[in-house]
Amino acid sequence: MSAKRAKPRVTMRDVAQEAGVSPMTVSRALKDDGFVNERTRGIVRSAAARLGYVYDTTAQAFRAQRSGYVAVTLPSINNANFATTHRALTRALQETGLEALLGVTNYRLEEEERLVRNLLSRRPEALVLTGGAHTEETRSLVAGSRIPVIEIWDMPADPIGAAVGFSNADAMRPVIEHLAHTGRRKLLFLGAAGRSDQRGAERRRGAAEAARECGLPEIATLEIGDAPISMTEGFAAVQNLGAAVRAYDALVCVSDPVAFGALSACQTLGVAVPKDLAITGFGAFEISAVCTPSITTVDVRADRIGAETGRLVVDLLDGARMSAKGDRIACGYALVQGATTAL
Amino acid sequence: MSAKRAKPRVTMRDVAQEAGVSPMTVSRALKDDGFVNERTRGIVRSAAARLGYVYDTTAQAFRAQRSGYVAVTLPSINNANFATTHRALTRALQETGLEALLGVTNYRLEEEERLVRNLLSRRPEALVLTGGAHTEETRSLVAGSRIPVIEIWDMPADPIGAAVGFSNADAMRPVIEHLAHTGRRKLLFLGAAGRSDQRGAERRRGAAEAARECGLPEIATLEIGDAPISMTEGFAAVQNLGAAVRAYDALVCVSDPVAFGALSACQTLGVAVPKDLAITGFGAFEISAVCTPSITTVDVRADRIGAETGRLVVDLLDGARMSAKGDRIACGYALVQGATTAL
DNA sequence: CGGTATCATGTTACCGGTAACAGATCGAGT
DNA sequence: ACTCGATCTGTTACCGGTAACATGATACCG
Repeated sequence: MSAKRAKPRVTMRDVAQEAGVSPMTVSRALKDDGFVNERTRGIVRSAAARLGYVYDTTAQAFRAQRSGYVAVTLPSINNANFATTHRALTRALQETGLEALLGVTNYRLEEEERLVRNLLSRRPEALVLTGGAHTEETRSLVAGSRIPVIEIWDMPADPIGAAVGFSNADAMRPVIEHLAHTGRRKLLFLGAAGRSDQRGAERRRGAAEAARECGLPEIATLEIGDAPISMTEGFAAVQNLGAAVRAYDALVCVSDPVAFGALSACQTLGVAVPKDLAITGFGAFEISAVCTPSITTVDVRADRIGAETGRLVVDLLDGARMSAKGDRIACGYALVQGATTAL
Repeated sequence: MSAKRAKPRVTMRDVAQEAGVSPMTVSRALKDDGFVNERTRGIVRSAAARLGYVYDTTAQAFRAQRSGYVAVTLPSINNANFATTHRALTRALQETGLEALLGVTNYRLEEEERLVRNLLSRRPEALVLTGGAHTEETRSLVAGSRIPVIEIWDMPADPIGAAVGFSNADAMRPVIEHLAHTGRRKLLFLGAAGRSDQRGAERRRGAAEAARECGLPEIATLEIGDAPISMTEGFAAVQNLGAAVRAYDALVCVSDPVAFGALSACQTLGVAVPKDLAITGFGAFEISAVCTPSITTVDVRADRIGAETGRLVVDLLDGARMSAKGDRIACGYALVQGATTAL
C-alpha cells in the first residue's frame, strides 16, 4: 500500500488567492514581463514566497508545447573529452534559456535506441547524438521526430541531420605520417572490437589508409574487447603479447588510456619506449601530457565541438538557419607530439 | 522571425480517428493493460505506427502529477567512480520504471543551487545529491520540496534526508595507519582548496586525526587549486616542491589522479618511489592499478552506493519505508595496497 | 426468460499553467 | 465633457493524456 501522504501542492491559484488577485496576474508577476503594476508584483512575490510556491515547468512546457530542453546522448560519463563537449554545449544553450537533458548509452546502440525513444517522448526541441552509428530503428525514430538532429564527434557519410565534429579516419593521418617520417614501418593498431566502437573503427580505417599512402606495410590490428576499453585492456594486451611486441616499431592506440596501459606494460616488460617501440594515443587526455614519457596524441577540440553544436542548435531553433540537413561543421584536430615517438 | 513550420503533431486523437475508436481506447491499447480487445489493440497499434505517433510523456506526467523521474546531481561527468554510481543507480531505478535525470554541478555550490532549483521545477519524485555540502538556499529549497532527498558519497553530520555513502574522514584512517605501520612519519597531504572540495577537506581532516592517533607528527597540507584537481595539478605541485619533497616520508593525495601526477613528477625529479617517498591516492581508479609502481588507494564501492541509493529511492516511493529522515547507509571502503607504499 | 456478472468501449472532467481577448481605470488632449 | 490611448487586471479556453464513471453488448445463471 502506498504512503498516501496528502500533499497540497501549491499552485498559482493558491498564490493568487493569498495575494487577492487572479492566477493570470500571478503568472505575469512571476514572469516579470513588466505588464504588472510594481506594487502588485511585490504582493504576489511575497505571497508566493510565503506559501513556498515552486513554479511547475512541466505544466508550462505542456501548455506552450515547448519543453525548453535539448536532449543529448553521450556514450560515457567517464571521459574528459565528452565532459568538455557537454560543458561547452550546456553553456551555449543556457544563454538562450535552454537546458541540456543528458542520457548515457554506455557505447551500446540498443541502449541508445531505448534512450532516444525515451527522450523523444519528452518532446525535446532538438536532439544531439554523439556518434554517427545508430540502429535502423533509431534512425527512423529520429527522422520522424521533426526536430533538429545533430550528430557530433563524427562525420558520417550520410548524416541524419547536421554533423559537428571531425573525421576520425582523417584525424589518424597525421599520426601515421609522423610515425612514417620518423622511420617506423611495422605498426600495430590496438582498439576495441569494430562493432562496439564505431569511432574507433573509423580511426583504424584511417590509419590503414594513411599507412598505405605512406608506403608502409599493411598495419596489423589487435582487438582487445568491446568498448569502452581503457588502461586495463591496453596493459593486458601488451602484457599478453610479451616479447612478441618487439616485432613492431609502433603501437597505434585507439585512445590515450589504452596507450598509457600499453606504455605501462612495456615498462614492465623492459621494452624501451620510444627507443625500441613508439606508442601513440588519441584524444589528448590529461594523462598523455603527465605520464613519462609523454604520449604522442591527437587533440580533437572537444570544447569547440560543444560550442559549435550549441550555436547551431540555437540558430536552428531561432529559425535563423533553416534546415540543418547536410550541414557539416568540421572542428579540426591537431597532432600533439609527445616523447613516446621521439627519436 | 521564427521558422513557423506547421507541425501537425500526432496525438492520441489522431490515432483514435485513424483506428475508428475513442482516444480512451487508444490510451488503453497502448498501455497494454489487458482491458482492450485483442483485435482492437492490433488495429490501434498499427494505426499508431502508420501515423508515426510518439507518446507524450510530458502530458502523461502532467495529468498524473507524477513525473516518473529522479533528479540526480553529480559534481563531474569525468570521473569513473561517479559514473559507476550513476550506472548502478540508473539500473536499479529502471526496474521500477523510473528514470534518472542527470545534472552536473562542476563542484560549485552555486551551480548546484541553480541546478536544484531547475530540477525541482520539473517535479522529480526524489532528489539524489552528490555530496553533503550545500548553500543555505539549496537546503531550504530541497527541504520544502516534500520529496525524498538522499545525499550520497558523504556522511554529513546533519543530513537533509537520508545519506548513502561513507565517511570520507574515516576512510582515510586505514591509509594513515598503513603508512604509520610501514614506518612513515612525516606526511604531506595534497588536496584542493577546502572550500571547493568538501569531500577532500573531510579526507584531510580524517588523515590529520588518524595521524594524531597513530602518534605521528602533525600532517602538513598543500592546497593546489580549486576542485576538480587532477593529474596536472598533482604533477605541478611536486615539480614545484622540487628537492623539498624529500623532507617528507609520504605524500597523501586526495585522489588517485593527483597521486599519479605526483608520482610522475617524482620520477622526473629522480625521487624513488616507494624507497625515498611513499605515495597514496584515493578512489581506486583504474590508473592506480595500471601504473608503475601501482598506487596504494582506497576502494569506496561506488557501485554499492548507486545500488543502495536506487533501492532506497524505490522503497521510499513505494511507501515501503516511510520517511528517510536520518537514514544513513554506510557502504564501506577498503584499503588497496599498491607498490607506492611497499617497503 | 429476467437478472446479473463480465467485458469492451465511450464520455466527461481535470491536471497547472498562459495566449488571446475583454474589460476597467485613469490621465491627457481637444 | 468626451474621446482616446496607455496601463493594468480578469475571463475563457486549451495543451494531451487518463481516472472515474457511464453505457452497451454478451454470456451465463437459476
